[in-house]
Amino acid sequence: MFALADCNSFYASCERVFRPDLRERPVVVLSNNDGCVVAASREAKSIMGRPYFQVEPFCRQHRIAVFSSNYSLYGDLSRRVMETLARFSPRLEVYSIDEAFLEFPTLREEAEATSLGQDIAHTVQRWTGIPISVGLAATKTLAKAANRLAKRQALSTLVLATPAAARDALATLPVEDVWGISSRYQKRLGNLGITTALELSRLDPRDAKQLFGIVMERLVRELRGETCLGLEETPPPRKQLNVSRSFGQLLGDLASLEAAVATFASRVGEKLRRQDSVAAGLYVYLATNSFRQDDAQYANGVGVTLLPPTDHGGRLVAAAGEGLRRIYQPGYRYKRAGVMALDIGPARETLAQGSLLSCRADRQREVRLMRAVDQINHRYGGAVVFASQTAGHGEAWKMRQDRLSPRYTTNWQDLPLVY
DNA sequence: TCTGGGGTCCTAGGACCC
DNA sequence: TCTGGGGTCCTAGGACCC
Repeated sequence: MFALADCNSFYASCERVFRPDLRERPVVVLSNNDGCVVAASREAKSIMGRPYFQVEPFCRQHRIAVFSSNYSLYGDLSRRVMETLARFSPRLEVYSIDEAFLEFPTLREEAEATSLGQDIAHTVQRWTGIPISVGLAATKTLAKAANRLAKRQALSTLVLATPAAARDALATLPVEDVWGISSRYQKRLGNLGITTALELSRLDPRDAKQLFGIVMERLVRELRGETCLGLEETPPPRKQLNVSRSFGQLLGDLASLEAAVATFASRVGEKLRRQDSVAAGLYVYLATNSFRQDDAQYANGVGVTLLPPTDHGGRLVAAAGEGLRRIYQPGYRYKRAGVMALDIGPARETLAQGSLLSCRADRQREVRLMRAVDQINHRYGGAVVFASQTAGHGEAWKMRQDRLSPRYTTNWQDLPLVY
């Protein structure tokens, strides 16, 4: 069997861990820039995805506790949840910040699975303060479905141990709630008269392939209990890395944009180095605010080649700045920019090849420099930055985070006090 | 005034190779 | 009357996930 362990309203639950006074109050968490509602506790689910400024009166009226996104906190609590889950099976796939698959190769019995699921949920709640739901079934797709149904019924655990149990459960699951089915497929399936997960599972896999492609074929087979998707314990290195932000205010001057883009490029470098990769190209882009229909609109992007490929912050910052100056047009008010690393490859091989193009000793110095910078920043929290990150109005681009909670578990100043 | 950010996979078609 | 067969790489677009 596979289990899917999924945290309930994860970000909202994180905000409650050190705030017992919020246990009985609805909680929502906003996206970057305090833009949209991206997480909501059970009672507040109805405003998920809405722009905050539209639902602010509603939040006040219902005494909803509202938070900016606190990724330091969520990342650390996620790590604790995953470490706890890992004690239940060595076969663990961390699928996202708030969910993980576990494999139990010998588990088949319904009763045994149920008590295991309950044990997992109870232990995670007890050790981390985060409530979770566990779905158990023969395939990952069925485990996802079981989890979905557990959440719907406010259960900690739901097991689909037999084909009959799966059949009955899938009959109650709308097809768009199946993992891999979103609105486009929902519509096309609807035209075929398929509206429930059970009906989808009864589609002939060959027809599924013919009509929708191989992904849908696998999905149908998985719903029938045939394992097509295995556990991916060690995620492969990323092929693309992207850092982009909406700004806290509109920016018109090139220098302020340079500060933002330099910061994004530097962050791209950190991500590359963390996975031992180098990039052979960058894509730099920027855009005005498309929601403001009366403003003049402009959006553009440009690729920049990195030769030799690199993970060096300074070279990435310089290349990104070069790209930005190529696409920047004065006279617009910009809302958003980003830097993407492309053509990513392993650093080791590239280092060997690069010796033809650049002096090996230079590369060694670059590596040592960035290692030192990373260590200092890890310990002292962003103490060393590139000078261009402070250009123009420096941090003018920074996002709005008016309702940020303390970084309870990752910052000494924010440690909770117990009386 | 105020509307997020970061990924993956698959397919089809074109260019090119022997 | 009647076109060879088999392959790779790249890109753009479409779909999905959290």
